Amino acid sequence: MSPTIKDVAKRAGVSIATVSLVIQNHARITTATKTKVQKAIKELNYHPSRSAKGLATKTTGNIGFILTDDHFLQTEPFYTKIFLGTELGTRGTNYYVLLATIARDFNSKDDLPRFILERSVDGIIVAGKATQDFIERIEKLDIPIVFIDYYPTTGNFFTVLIDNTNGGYVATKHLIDLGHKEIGFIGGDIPHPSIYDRFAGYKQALESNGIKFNKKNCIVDEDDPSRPNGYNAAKKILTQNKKITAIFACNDAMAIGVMQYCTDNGIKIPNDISLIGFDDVEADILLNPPLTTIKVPKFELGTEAIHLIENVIRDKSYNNKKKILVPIELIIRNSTKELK
Amino acid sequence: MSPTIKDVAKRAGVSIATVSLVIQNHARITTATKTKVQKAIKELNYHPSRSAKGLATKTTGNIGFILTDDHFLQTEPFYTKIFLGTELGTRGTNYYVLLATIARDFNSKDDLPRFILERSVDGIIVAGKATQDFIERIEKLDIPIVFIDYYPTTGNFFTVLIDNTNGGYVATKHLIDLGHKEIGFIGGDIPHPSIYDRFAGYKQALESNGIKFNKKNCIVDEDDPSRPNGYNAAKKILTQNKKITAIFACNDAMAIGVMQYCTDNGIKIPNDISLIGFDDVEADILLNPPLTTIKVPKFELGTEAIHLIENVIRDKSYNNKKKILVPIELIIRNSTKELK
DNA sequence: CTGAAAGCGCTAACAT
DNA sequence: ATGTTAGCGCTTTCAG
Repeated sequence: MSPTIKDVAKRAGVSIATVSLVIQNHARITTATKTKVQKAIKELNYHPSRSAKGLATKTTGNIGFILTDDHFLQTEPFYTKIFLGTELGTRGTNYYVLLATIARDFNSKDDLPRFILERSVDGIIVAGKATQDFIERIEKLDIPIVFIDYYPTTGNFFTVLIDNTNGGYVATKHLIDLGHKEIGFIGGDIPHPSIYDRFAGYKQALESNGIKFNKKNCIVDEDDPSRPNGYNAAKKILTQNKKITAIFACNDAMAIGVMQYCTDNGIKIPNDISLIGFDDVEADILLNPPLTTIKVPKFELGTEAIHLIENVIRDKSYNNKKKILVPIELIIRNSTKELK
Repeated sequence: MSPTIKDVAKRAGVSIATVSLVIQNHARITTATKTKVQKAIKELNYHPSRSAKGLATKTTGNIGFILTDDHFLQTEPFYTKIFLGTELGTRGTNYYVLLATIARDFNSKDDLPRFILERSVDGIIVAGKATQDFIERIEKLDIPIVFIDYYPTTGNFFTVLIDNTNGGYVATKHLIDLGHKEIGFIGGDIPHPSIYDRFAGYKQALESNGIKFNKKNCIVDEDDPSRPNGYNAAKKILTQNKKITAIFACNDAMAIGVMQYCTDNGIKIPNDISLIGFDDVEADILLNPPLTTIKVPKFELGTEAIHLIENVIRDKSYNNKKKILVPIELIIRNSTKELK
């Protein structure tokens, strides 16, 4: 058995209350007794039990991380990287993060993740899109919540977001700077705020550079920003407007699909078509050619979410920075090229 | 405040002990009182508190998953996939898994992960290589331990392992079946049991097919099975024996390095050299050409580890299957080709 | 500044 | 078959 607070109290010749106080670094403790107790702690190699502390303080030291099933399993490890980022974020804190998945179509018949029901988390991070039903259920739970890369359309939540609008702008601007004018946009799940904002950035860049927005250059009816949908979208867009010389795909998965379509059809990237993606997924660098893209710092999204939720847990009325915008970065590789 | 066991006891008109018993589905409870209590539970939407249960039973419902820093951060998401596999494995159980990383060179000055010190896990899974120092420290902890993809050289531990020897055999046999005779092997961190076994499989396949093992066809002095080391090894091996027509790289990371070396030097895969890797990493399919490899079911390694540790936690004297061998599978893509 | 003691919500003997 | 009760290891008033 590992030593308990009693053991160190006995050894230090004080009461357990005192021990508890020095552990919490409480003010009114003489340096003398403090050192005495700390000595005993060290000698016994004592570490307080989390369960006991938890029961006494109604606090668990855990943060729940919730992901929908499809995001958990998707090929590009986007959200799982964000999850790993939270691990990074907890270093130096006293938190651990518990991972749970919910159904993509979570509804009123579904149970909430067990860690919520059993009160084994002090806060919840929701990464990516979740159903309205789910959000409403956790909302009334009186537990801190932080969203990552998604925000419910109604309400004022704590969120950490990618700077998508700017990203869309920068991506498109890069293409424009290369001399392109007929620039296609390929999007999937366009109602998703992240995709929507990237599209908005695309339009802004066009507009502020004197290029007229052309609906025929946009494929936005794919339901999901996935590789196969990128493939389909490429087919559509390149058939419907032969003059396109560059494509901005709303994410790398779709960009990879575009690339596959191009190789299948003898279209050379970047000679015939310049292609830029979004996300900066691992695979990009292995592609042929390596994909120019907008890098989103996935780890950072996770660490920021942890910092934010820590603040909210510490101070229930925290109201400082409800929205955190994580900056993006243009990564130029070989899939984009000056228009000759 | 969420309801406690007292609330449901009161509502059901029984004692809290009774409530506790029906929750645990204890035998000697009349169906009558059982339904009565269950009704109250439902009406109150009661869920037992994990902390309280934990304190009373010295049990936490958590399993610790430990990874070295370098494995956590490496480009190929191999071990992190195994971690995700554990999440899959916990579905339907009452466990959550806590992720923690330790230093690659963990030594006596380092602290154990906090979840061990604070006793907030019921068992520990160690994925990948860890220092002897670390292993010795956790060994004397009297807590169930399961290793994944690594086993300490001394001692009889619970482990879930890839069938590496067979994998090495199958990979090499594939090359032999294609008509190759001068088959190179490229390895890194050869003392690692997994790599060592793959190498052993390579030798076995050669031997049982009447091909003499040739030390000159093997590069096994790289310290790490990484992309850059694969690149270097390719350079060495292809310089030192010009007759090589096929290469078995001990993992996909090294195979990718080999591929990069080949493209840099005008060597065509699979026309000049057939190449097979090991692991079946996401990127393989995007490579040019797509990489033939040995698939290791990473999720399954995780789920198996959870099942195993569950058994050990449930029955401290569990002794049934100490080693679980997860089968591999040959995935033929386009980087290997019949020798003309 | 420190100690005594109640209590957090549950489990598990032990009684009944 | 069910109830009583003593903990589990810690925090936190409240006294001293």
